[in-house]
Amino acid sequence: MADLLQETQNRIQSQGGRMTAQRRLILESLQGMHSHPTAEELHAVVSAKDPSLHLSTVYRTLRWLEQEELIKTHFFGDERQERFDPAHPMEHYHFICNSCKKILEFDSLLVNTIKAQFELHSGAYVETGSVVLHGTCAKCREQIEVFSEHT
Amino acid sequence: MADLLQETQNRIQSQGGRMTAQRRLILESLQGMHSHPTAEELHAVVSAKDPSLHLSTVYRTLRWLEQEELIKTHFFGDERQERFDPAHPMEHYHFICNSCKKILEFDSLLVNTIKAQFELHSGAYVETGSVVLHGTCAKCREQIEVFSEHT
DNA sequence: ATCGATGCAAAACATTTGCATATTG
DNA sequence: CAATATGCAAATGTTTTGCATCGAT
Repeated sequence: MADLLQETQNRIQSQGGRMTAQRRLILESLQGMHSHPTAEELHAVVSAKDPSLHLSTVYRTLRWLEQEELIKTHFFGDERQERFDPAHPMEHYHFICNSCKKILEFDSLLVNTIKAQFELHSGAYVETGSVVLHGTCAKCREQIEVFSEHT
Repeated sequence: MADLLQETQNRIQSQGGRMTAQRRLILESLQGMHSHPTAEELHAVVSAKDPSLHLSTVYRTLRWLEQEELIKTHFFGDERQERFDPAHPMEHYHFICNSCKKILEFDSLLVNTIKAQFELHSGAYVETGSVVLHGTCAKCREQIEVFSEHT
């Protein structure tokens, strides 16, 4: 998505909706975060600029975006909070650091092979695939190393 | 797991716990389902045999099994209910039919390659990986075909 | 002025927990 | 009998919804 705000403008207009200050703020914040926030995390950010903006408005806006396929939602690992992912045009996959909880995105052509192989031996048709890796990110590995050296 | 019930017996004994009728029923049912039930689905099954067995007991038993690593839990797709998976010794992956909601398990050596590639270019250490494919299973594809022929 | 969006409070839903009671070893 | 597990009800945490009001077009 080149510009989530612009694209949203268009869609809202084309279906007789309204661009409000709240929606604008939510969209700008979401785009500015470059991450996969929960509704509450996003709400915390917008609250800083507009303390009266209600959590339920954040949810309603996110659900609208989801249904427009402008964002995607995930449950990662065993977290029970939904995370919202500004939808890139391409399918992509995720790595989550068990230590700092950071979420990294990556791509892999091999997932297509996995899909094809599964289709072949099961007779199913595969539309989408998600891959979530868990482990320790490079930064956290360093810190753990440094920590071990000093003990 | 050769026999979940047997293994559970052993662990309970070794830590001074008690094998109750409720636990036995929950374990037998879980094993008999060959699927990935939610707590409520499992409760519905055990309720048929013991209507007084409470949902909270099902949860408590499942959590205990999880913490003993005898089962695994997942959130699949955008479902907000946790699903419980009698843990096979090996990591394995899932396909979910969008039409009939059936969950199929599969394995793929390629996931190891994906892990290795990600480790290489990110510097992270990858412990576990999950893959969830979504699409239409063979049976549902047939039915859709038949349906189209007749219209 | 109209009708869609918001804030708020309440409902809904999944899961957990405190506690008195029942059951196991 | 002692300690653990259970049933129940109440609490918790997340997301949704009804409704009166506000605000964009």
